Amino acid sequence: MPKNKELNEKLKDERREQILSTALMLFASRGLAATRITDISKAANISQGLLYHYFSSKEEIFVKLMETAFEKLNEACRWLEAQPMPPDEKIRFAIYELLKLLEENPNAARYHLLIAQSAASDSIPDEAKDIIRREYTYPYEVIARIITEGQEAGTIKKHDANQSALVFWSAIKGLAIYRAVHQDTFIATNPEILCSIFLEDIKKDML
Amino acid sequence: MPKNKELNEKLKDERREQILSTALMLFASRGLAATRITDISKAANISQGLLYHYFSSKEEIFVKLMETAFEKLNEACRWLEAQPMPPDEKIRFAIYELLKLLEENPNAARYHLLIAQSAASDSIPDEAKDIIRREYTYPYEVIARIITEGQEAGTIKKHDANQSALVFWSAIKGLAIYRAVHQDTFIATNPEILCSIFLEDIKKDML
DNA sequence: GTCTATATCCAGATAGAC
DNA sequence: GTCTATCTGGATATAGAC
Repeated sequence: MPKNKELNEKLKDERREQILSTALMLFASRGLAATRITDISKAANISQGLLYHYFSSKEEIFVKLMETAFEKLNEACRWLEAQPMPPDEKIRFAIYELLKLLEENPNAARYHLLIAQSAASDSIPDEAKDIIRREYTYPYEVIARIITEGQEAGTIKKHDANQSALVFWSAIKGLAIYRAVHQDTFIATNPEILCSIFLEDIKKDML
Repeated sequence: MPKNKELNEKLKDERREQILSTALMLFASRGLAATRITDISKAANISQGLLYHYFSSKEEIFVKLMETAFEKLNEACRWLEAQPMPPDEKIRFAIYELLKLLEENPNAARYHLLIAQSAASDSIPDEAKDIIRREYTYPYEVIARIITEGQEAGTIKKHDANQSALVFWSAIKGLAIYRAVHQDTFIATNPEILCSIFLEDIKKDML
């Protein structure tokens, strides 16, 4: 019966998602190498053997998570760039949304941490390295382009656009890491602090 | 002969330093768990067995490096706070010096990366966790104090001081990580981009 | 002090029963 | 699909020769 098969497929997908989410938490807090396959299976309440019915190795889980991390991030960047907003509003909007996401969604911070860890690490699967090579620079490029536009319009401060984009993502990633680490004692950050790096302050009293 | 003994001690110390520096490079690029003891001994051109004459475990090496990382960072913060400068100059000075250090000294970036990795990781030795608990917040406190002083003097922007300190170190750490990862293609960052987060721009034309 | 060889342990992955 | 038991490999740490 195809009905039953479909249901089974869906259950399998759900189980996969559950494993992935568990693994994300563990990879973010311990790293790939220090996370044992038994840690994942225990945290997901399944036996070690069963895990291999869903994924063929620890590395496969890791690579899948990396793919998802970049899909989400780069899709958001693509979306941002396509919005019909003036460039300075795009920057402000991006900062507000990114900070809100970090505060509200622990997994979002974990994805950033995963990317940061992996980008900094030689000891990840080759496939993950390829993904980083392909996908890593896109967010930097998008922000640099928006900044350049804004500079032409006179609404964004005239620092070098590539350097500004680097500072943009360094600050966001730095905050994401802080947030992932200090889940409990995390202080929400006023987005305007970050905005003031990039935006000309037309209204001084907004601060 | 005490002369010979002294010389031997010095040679031993040098060898220890060499091992530590090698391990720092490897830990920064692969993480603690993924760095094998043989990787360290190979990179330091000694046998695996010999390494155990200098350190009793991989963890001991790691903890020693963590201690050094915080000693350097916190000593610099203590020094900065004690300088007879107005607070806004302290912030500008700190940003210039930190960025210069990151550009010129790969090990400095690696120490930051080590701290960031470790703070984010559950899978480090308990002793290292203790060090982090004791030492981690000090740099944030110093910067927050300086910012508060500057706000009273009217030379530093009036965002929440703790949040500003968090952004300060997030940006620095984010850049340090980027620098440690992209040794080759690293773009030097104009310190004024970061200064503009904190300092009231009295002279608009300085930018 | 330095090396090579070895003991021990533990994690990843597989096999086979239910 | 799910579990338990087992195989295998590799990494840490030690022992012992030089």
